[in-house]
Amino acid sequence: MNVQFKKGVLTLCVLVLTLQKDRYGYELVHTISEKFLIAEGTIYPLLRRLTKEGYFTTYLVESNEGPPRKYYQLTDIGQEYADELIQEWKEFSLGVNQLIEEGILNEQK
Amino acid sequence: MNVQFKKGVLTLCVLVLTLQKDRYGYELVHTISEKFLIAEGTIYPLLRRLTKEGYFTTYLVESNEGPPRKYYQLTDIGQEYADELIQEWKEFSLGVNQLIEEGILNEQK
DNA sequence: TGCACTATTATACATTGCAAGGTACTGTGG
DNA sequence: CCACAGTACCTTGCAATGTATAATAGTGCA
Repeated sequence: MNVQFKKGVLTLCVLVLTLQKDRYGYELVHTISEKFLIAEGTIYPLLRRLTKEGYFTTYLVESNEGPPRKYYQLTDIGQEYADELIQEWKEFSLGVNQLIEEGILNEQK
Repeated sequence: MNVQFKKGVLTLCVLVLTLQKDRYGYELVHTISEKFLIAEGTIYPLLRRLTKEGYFTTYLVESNEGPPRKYYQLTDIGQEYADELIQEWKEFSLGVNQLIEEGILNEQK
């Protein structure tokens, strides 16, 4: 999958998934990778950045399947940011789809 | 509009628009900007890169509204690349939209 | 003990959109 | 005649972010 498509959209995906419930990094990697492949080296720096910017708080929970999991919980401004990104994504993807439809419909043979 | 969303998608947009007919840079900037704002400093280097990679051939046409226009015409491999990117975009945006729908539907209040 | 799986962290790199700056042509109004 | 707006192109350096790669470490099983 085109690497560049993912730029910026990953932030959206992470925020959207944490709307449902608190998540830990490894879980996010695998859930998102069901839709399109992402690397661990992508998620962890992103989570740290979003936490630093105040969109997440974190807490550790012991796991019996490995080292303790760091859970990420959305803050209020994290929720606002999620809503904002969702709205922007919808407008953006609509615009792109319109261009594609117009492009294909009027395509010269 | 979120800058990061555009990464890679601009290439798609430029290719899609040239499926219809040959275009020149200034025209592409304004046509795409109807959907979401882009800068001239983005388009010209992009066109140059795509041309260098063999997706476009170019020719100049005199204009009575200013300097000559450099038109970009898709090559065969340019068309193939366009089809490929369109397909990838569709799968990608579908995946993102599914995550968003699931995220919002199951959102905790 | 060794291995597979889970889980986190850090560093260096490549790609690409943008701001800011520049050149140059045409037509219009003062 | 000259200033200006609009058209049209180009270049440079910067910022953002996904990735590869690697290191670290806990658990449970053969």
